[in-house]
Amino acid sequence: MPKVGMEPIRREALVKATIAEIGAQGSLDVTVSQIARRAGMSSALAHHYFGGKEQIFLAAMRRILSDFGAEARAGLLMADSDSRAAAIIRACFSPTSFTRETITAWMTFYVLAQTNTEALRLWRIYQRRLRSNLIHALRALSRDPEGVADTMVALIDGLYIRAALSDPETPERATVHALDVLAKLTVNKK
Amino acid sequence: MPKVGMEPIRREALVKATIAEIGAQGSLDVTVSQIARRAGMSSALAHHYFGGKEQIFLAAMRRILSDFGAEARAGLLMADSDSRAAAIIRACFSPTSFTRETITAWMTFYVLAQTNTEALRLWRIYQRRLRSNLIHALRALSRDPEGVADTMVALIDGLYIRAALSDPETPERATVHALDVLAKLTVNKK
DNA sequence: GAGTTTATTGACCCGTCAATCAATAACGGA
DNA sequence: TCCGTTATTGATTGACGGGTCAATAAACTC
Repeated sequence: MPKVGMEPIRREALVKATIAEIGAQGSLDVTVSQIARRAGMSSALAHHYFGGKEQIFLAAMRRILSDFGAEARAGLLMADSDSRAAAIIRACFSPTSFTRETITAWMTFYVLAQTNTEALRLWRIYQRRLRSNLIHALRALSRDPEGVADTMVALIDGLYIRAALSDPETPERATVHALDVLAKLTVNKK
Repeated sequence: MPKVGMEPIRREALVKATIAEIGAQGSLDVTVSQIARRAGMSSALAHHYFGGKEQIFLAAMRRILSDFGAEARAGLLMADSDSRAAAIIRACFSPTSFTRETITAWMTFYVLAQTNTEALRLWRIYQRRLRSNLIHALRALSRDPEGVADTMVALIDGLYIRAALSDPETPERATVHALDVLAKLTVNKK
């Protein structure tokens, strides 16, 4: 079996399996064995390529963050200067970023970031970038871009939590409305 | 040593110790032994009174929720009809509810609620009550009380997360500003 | 004071899981 | 074809933590 050049394939499979398993199980109590099994390999191999459980998690987190970054950049490309903020927000709730799996993974990462300094670092970088992008996009629209941006990022986090815990039947109402508010926030203060 | 009537004292001590330990350690990876040690007893005794780890957690969660409920009710007592919404929000961020420990505990409970149905039930009850209180308080102030209330509860959750993860040096700015926004949301639509 | 109930603990069992290791097997070059 | 590298796993280890239990002792009852 052993073909050469497996490393990137295995790493990719493990990262995907991690996110999927977290989503399927709904907690960060996923074992390396579960992840490895879902990725079609033994747990020993997972350790071989990543070194340890935390590093598998961090790789998955980086993946989620970079996926989101790509999504946001793509959205910004086709947005005129007045709709840049809306484009960023739309990226946060796009079908690719706003998945059950991704949301659950975010939750676990919030928790991980409370103890793991590397996870915390990543989260802060992401937050800073999101914030500064929003501020930039809001300069022309708002008198207080910083303040509005701060509120927006907080509201986005809150909507993610709601999505994770509200039952799937009625997830839309609050989110949709809040997005409405977000949109109005961009113009609100002229 | 064994005096009679220890049960309520022990339970109380364990609930307090649970919240404190979660706060101190910053995750839900607290062992029953740690909690028990902090509460000044053996882990066997903790099991004796609560039956299991999850039930200790749930008891702590109920405590946090009921403390908040008391705080909110107290605030509502001395509020005229126009400041009821503001009073509720103030309760969410009052020094007694908005503690490092409490915030961390909230985070762990969010996660617990993804797997434990009882925890989820409690969270939903709390959310429903908070929401309906806000709607009631907003009827006179807003044209769309439901929508505004939904946004508020989401924003509150988001601010809790930020507080848990932002470094303690600069926690205020975003929170303070968002509270400002919350206040304005109450009047915004007249 | 005998017997029951409550309080309390140290020691122990058992399951789980991250991490390691030795062993096997294919591939690539020399 | 031999050797080093890469791939891969089953078995094992070692730690940890939840939960149980038997044993001790004080307090309460009659």
